[in-house]
Amino acid sequence: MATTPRVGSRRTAFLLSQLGSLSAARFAERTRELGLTPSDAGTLRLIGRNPGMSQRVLADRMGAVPSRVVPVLDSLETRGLVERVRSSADRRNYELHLTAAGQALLGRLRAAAEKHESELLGPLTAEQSAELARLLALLAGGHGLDLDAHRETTMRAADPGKRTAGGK
Amino acid sequence: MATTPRVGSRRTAFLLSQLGSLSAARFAERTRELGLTPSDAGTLRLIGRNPGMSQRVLADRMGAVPSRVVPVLDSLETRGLVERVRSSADRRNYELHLTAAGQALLGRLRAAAEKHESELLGPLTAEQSAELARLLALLAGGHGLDLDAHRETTMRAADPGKRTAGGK
DNA sequence: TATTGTTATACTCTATAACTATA
DNA sequence: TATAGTTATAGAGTATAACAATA
Repeated sequence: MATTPRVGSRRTAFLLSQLGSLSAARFAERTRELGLTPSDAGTLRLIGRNPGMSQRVLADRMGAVPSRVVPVLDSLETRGLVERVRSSADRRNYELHLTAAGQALLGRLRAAAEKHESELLGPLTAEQSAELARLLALLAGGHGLDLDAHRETTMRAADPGKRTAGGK
Repeated sequence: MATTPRVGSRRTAFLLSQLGSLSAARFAERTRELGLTPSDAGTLRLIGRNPGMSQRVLADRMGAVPSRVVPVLDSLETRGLVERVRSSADRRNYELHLTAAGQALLGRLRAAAEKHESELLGPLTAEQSAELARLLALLAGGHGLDLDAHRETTMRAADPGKRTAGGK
C-alpha cells in the first residue's frame, strides 16, 4: 500500500499464474457440481477423444504415472461411466471406453466448459478475447505446450522439469 | 488425433490454466535454486514490503491460515533471513523483519523474478507482451483479483470459493 | 472473553517401488 | 527379459482444533 513499486515488468508472469489458478479453481467447481474431480473430468475427456486407449497411454497424456490412473478408473468404472475391456491383441492391455452414461456426462462436461469459458472471459469484449486467445496460443506454442489433446490441464498440468518443489 | 474438434471457443480458459501452471512451476524452479520454497519466497516478499507486520496479517495476505506460517517463519528465522521481534505495544504480536541477509536474498529473488518474466515472455514481441499484460490486467480486475500486494501468487493463489475438490 | 501465536493431529494428494500376469 | 496394470507404502502439503500467553 505505502510503496507501490514497479508495475511495468515482472507483473505479467504473476498475473498469468494467478489467473491460471483462478481458471482451474473455477472449472474444478463446475466439475464438482457434476460429481467429478478434475482428474475424473480429464480422464473422461481423453477417453472420449481416444476410445480404446490403454491406461499407459492415458497416463502419459495426463502427464501422470500409471499407478495414478488406477483409482480414478476404478471410481469411474464403479459409477458406470467407463469400461475396461481386455485387448484381444495384447491381453496385458485394457481398452478404455465410455459407456452411454459416460458419453452423456461428457456432453454435460463440455457444456460446463463452455459456460466456464464464457464466464471467465466475461470482462473482455469479443475482440479482446480473440486477441488474448491468439497471444496465449503463441505463448504456449513458444514453450512447447501441445495445444491439441496431450497434457490436459486437469491433472498436474505442464511440469516440464522433474519436480517443482523438493528442496527442503 | 483422429477427430480434431472445435478450436474456437472453450480453449482459452485451458490455455490460461496451462500457462499459469507453467509459469508457477518455472518460477518455483528459480526459487528452489535460491534455496527457497515458493512459500518462503512469498513470505520474504511480503515482509520486505511490509516490515513489522504480524504473523496474523502475513497469513491473511497469503490467503493462508495462521498455523501455516509458523513453520515457514521457523525455517526462515533459523537460516537468519527473518527476525521475530515481540511488539512492545501488544506483546501477543511479533513484528516481522528481514535481516540483512534476508534483504540481500530478496534482491536476488527479485532478479530471478525479472529473469523468469523475460524468459516466459520470450516468444512474444515487446508489443505483444504489453498487449498481453494489458488484457490480463483487465481480466484480473474484472474478477476482483487485487493487482497490488495481497494474495501473492505463491501460496495457494486465488481460491475464491471454499474448497476446490472435495466431492469424493 | 477475545486474540496471537503454537502444537498436535489428521486428511488429501501424489510418487516410488514391489508385485502379477502376460508377452 | 520387458511391459501393462495393480497394490502397498511413504512422503509432502495442508487444514482443523486444542492449547498457552496476553489483552
